[in-house]
Formats: sequence, structure tokens, C-alpha cells
Amino acid sequence: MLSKKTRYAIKALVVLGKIFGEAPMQISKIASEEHIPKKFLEQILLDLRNAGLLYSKKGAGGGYGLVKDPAEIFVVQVLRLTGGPVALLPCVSLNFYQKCDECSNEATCGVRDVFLEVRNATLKILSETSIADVIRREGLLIQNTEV
Amino acid sequence: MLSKKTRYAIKALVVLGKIFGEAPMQISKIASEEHIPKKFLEQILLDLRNAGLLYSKKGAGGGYGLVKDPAEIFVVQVLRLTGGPVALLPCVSLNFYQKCDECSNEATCGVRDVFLEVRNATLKILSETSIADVIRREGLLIQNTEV
DNA sequence: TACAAAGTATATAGATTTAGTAGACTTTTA
DNA sequence: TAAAAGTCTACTAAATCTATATACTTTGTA
Repeated sequence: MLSKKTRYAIKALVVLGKIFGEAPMQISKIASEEHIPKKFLEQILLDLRNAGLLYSKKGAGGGYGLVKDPAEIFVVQVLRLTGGPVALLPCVSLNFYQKCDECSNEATCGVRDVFLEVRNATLKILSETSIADVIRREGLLIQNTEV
Repeated sequence: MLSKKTRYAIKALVVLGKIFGEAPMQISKIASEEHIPKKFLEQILLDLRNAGLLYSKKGAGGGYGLVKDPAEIFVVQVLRLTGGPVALLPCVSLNFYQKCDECSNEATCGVRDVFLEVRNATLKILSETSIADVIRREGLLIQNTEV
């Protein structure tokens, strides 16, 4: 499962993606729109800013905005920045690799092999899906929901 | 990430799959072969037994064995029995569904849509892969490792 | 029949992680 | 100069996970 941190981060980027090019949006506005605890969101946005995904502006009229086009920010990046590993086993994780301490031979582990396949499938989707895609899908879903 | 419980469960089933049809194997043997804390493994095997995957035999010469052919036990079942959800978001989980409390409209949530796709891809692999497949893969990996 | 082997059951402890809160500080704009 | 808004660090509460402890039951065999 993704952590709340990761979920909130994606949600925030989607909101900011929708106003890309316009004036920055305040934390409190994002927080209230998306029902995210404000203080928690502060930390998350700060991380995303330090990672170079967002810019911030202090003072009255300040807020956060995307540095890059939402079409160039991929969901997989957000997972990694917020500490959510893509892999289901530490031994098949590219960015959070750790030896399974119970495993005697990683190279010949059948379990590992299966979860490597799972990771690759997941990675393919998440590294091909941008924030812009998420927004686009939302639009399609809304269309299909209207009668 | 999968919990240790889930990982240990899969490992144990693989070991038992290899001796399917033979006499049952003792917890302590499985534990030492797979480097799993014995008392922890006891609980896990008990769960798998109560779920109908394993039979047990008490007393001298006792132990655990698979009830069904390893080709009929799928990895996805093990995840579910041991509490490891397949989905990365609670709102796309079939067996551990929960509303995302920050989400205002599930039906039109683009994030959900993406992770639904991820879940489907993962589910496909894990529900098509049996314990027998895991054992088979291990064999192939060993072949490829030998020079 | 007694004893040892092996599973059963429940409780609990310790560690780790996650989620969220608090508070004081800095920068910017009107 | 006051209010708006982000920055930074620390802390706490709760949940979960991992593992251990203890006492008990069943079964095979010497």
C-alpha cells in the first residue's frame, strides 16, 4: 500500500497540474480542497520542492506551483520521492534495494523471480503515466459519469 | 511491500510443494532451511492450515503438508490469507477495500484509475502463478546459473 | 504405559513506521 | 508594519509488524 504521504503528494501535484502556468496556489487551499491535514501537507510540499518538482513563493499571494509541465512529471517519481517503493520485495527494488535476510540465494530464488515480473509490470505503468495523464483520465471518467 | 509473514508463507509453501505427496515436514525443519524464526512460522502455518491450504499431523513423525497439488495454489491466495493486499490503494482493493477518506469522488478519481490499472496487472500475474510455477522458475534459474 | 516429538493456542513485548501536531522563524506584499 | 504565506525542527500518538513466551494437546513408540 502507498503511504498517505505518497497519496497526498500525487493529489497535490494533480491539483497544481490543473493550474500550471497560472499563479501559485496556497497550501491551505490545496489542503482544504483535497481534505489533507495542512501541517502534514506542508512537509510533503517542501520535500517536493527540495526535489525540484515545485517552486514556492513566500508572503502574501505566495504558494506553490509546478516547475515543469505536468506531462513531464511521472507518477513513479512521486512514489520514489515520498519513499514509496514500487517493488513488493526489497530484493527486487531498484531504488530501495535490500537483501532479503532469510534468502540464501537471490540469483536462484523463484519467489524473487515472480515479484520481479510484478515490479516490471508496475514500473511500466507508473513510469509511463504522467500527472497530465492522471488529469486527462479524470476528465474521461467525469464524461462517462455524466448521463 | 509484502510483510515478512507473507514472504515466509510463500517460502514455506514452496518448500512443502517440493515434497508434495511425501511425508509431512516439521516446522523446525522448514524454519531452519528457510531461516525463518520457528515460533513465528508456527503461527503462519497454523493460519494456512485453518485456511485449508495445509494439513497437519501432531506427534512424532508429524508435521505439515500441502492439501492440494502445488499447481492449484496461487500466489495471490497466499497474499490474501496473510493479509497482504495486492492493491496499492485501499480504494482499488478487491479484498481489503476501504474508501480513501481524503477522496471526494471515487468514481471520477484519476489517481484511483491509474492504480486500478496497476492492480489489474499485478493481479493477473499473481493469480496465474502457482506454487508449482515458483518451483519451476527456481529450476530454470538454477540451470542458467550453472556454467 | 510413559515419555518424547510435534503441533495448538493465546498473550505479550519490543521495534519500527506512519500520521499528524506544535511552535517558532523567515520572507514578501500591501 | 502587519498580515499572509512558506520554512524548519522537534515531538508525540497510534498502529502495525515481528518475534518470543508459556502452557497445553495429540500421537507414536520404546
